[in-house]
Amino acid sequence: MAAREDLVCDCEVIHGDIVDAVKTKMPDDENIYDLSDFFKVLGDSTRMRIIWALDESEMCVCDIAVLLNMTKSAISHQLRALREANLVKFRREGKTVYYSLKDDHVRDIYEIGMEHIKEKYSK
Amino acid sequence: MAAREDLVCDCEVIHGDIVDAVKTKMPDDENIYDLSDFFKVLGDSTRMRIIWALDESEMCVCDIAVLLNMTKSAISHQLRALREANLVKFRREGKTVYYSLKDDHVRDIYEIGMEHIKEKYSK
DNA sequence: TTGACAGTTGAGCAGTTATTCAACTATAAT
DNA sequence: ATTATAGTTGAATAACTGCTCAACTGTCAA
Repeated sequence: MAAREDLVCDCEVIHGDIVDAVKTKMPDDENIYDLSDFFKVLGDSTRMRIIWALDESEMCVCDIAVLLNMTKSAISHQLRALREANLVKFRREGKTVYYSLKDDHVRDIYEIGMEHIKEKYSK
Repeated sequence: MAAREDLVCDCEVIHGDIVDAVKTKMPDDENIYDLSDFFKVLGDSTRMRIIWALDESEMCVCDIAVLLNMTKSAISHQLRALREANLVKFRREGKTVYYSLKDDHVRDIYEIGMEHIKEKYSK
């Protein structure tokens, strides 16, 4: 529990009952961090383009680099982020490494995202 | 069409047929940017905590500041981002401004996000 | 073994972003 | 009018992040 002096907040609570009620229902910080980290991975246009590409077809690093006109290194760095977020899987075949989407969650999520964006414009 | 010299990519295409096929199906850059910008808004733990809070109850800026132990200013800045992304709405009542979630897309999205994260840990 | 190519990695740089700070507006009460 | 409180805003700073560059690993072929 934070002591009065540790408080950063620069104002008094207005609706104490609501704040208390919400406080008991808030998820752990760890869950919040994990969730926002997950969305952070989707919040970059390069990674989003890679995801769209892999949704169409399994591809190797060079092919993705050519498709997006970027260096292998840049793509590899972003694929690493996607790997660590559990969004893509890969298999090696000789010198070539093929990447593909891990599951359908991504598809589901960007479909909802698209819906949201379209609605935004229609208003 | 980019001239050969403008190419940034540092490698030769390996599977030309796949690259060509995927290229025709890729969405416009604008769509990609909008979508990744949308997820970028969710990709911050402070904004995510605000969203969780507002999912429980409509709240004013001061209450959110107290709940998260942050300044009104910091909260207000983040609420602006959420407003611009069309994720929250607000109403004024005297001196107080009450914020709430705009629609169910957010709820849907973080439910899928949560599902993804849980699955990640169970493996 | 040597060379070539696919891919990865770490350090560094440049651009971005979250928070702070101070000044501001808006509404209400005295 | 004056004062107080809720909230907003812009500039500045500190931390973060995406790309580049150069060096590296892994696999294959001669």
